[in-house]
Amino acid sequence: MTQVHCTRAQTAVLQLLRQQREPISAQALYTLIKQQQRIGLATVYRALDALKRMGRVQHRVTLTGETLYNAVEQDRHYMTCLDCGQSFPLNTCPLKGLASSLQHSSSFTIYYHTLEFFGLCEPCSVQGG
Amino acid sequence: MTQVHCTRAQTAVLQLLRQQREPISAQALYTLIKQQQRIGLATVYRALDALKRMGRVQHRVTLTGETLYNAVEQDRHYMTCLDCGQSFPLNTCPLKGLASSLQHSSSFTIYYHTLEFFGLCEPCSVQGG
DNA sequence: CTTAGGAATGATAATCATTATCATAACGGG
DNA sequence: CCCGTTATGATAATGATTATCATTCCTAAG
Repeated sequence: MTQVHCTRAQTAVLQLLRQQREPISAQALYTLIKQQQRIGLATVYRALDALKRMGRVQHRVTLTGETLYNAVEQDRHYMTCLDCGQSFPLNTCPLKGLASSLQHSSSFTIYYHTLEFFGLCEPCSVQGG
Repeated sequence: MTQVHCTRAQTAVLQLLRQQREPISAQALYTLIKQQQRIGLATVYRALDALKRMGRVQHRVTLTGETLYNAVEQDRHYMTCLDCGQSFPLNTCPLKGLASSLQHSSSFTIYYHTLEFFGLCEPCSVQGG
């Protein structure tokens, strides 16, 4: 039940994720991996889910409802405009350091977190969103 | 185009959201409102989207893919177990105060944010997730 | 080396929350 | 009161994700 080693699919997924500069969707990942090896879309989803549970991959859901994944090493967060839908990356995580103190205050083991700001980007704000 | 006053549906949605202690899904909201007035599911979604764009309502997406909404007055955040899927509310927002400083450092107008920690709750952690 | 049991995989059908569509109803100004 | 616009309800369509199931791959025992 509990998995010790990564499966072939998980290895491929994790390796590709680490090469990405930005979070990527399961479908896009599927397209990329297919260029290298035979793989099914369901397997990509399964691998992502497993890696997520291991704490190696983190996820966030966009306004359009697709889930994006990235390796935990790249802890990325965004500001997303509710009008145009664009996401702008933060250059640093405002929670740096805070998560560890939270860790101590509860029995919960934290693997990763998602943080996203929503509002209006300047152009949309000017137009009058 | 830009909306000044709330529509009937938006008013009903916002009022009900303010009565909830926890974030609620669009469908559940729909069920609640239907008890009071004739309304369509699509209208609920439209109202939620509009309120979100106005910064009056905030949202988060659960692990199962449904979107939960709450009034911005109740700024709620959670720790979610990747194994059993349960969410545990934080009693305070670790970002309190930080968001405003971020506000100043960019031209982005922040309405709200989502913050969620993922990992393992104690029971799942013990079993060996 | 061969084989049996369990896990992983691929293809595809099914699910389900959300959106798009479209005809109708409500609204606001002239 | 009438016209153009916006909101609404009902329902069909969409699309990402999940379930299903037969097959393939591994691993470890014999």
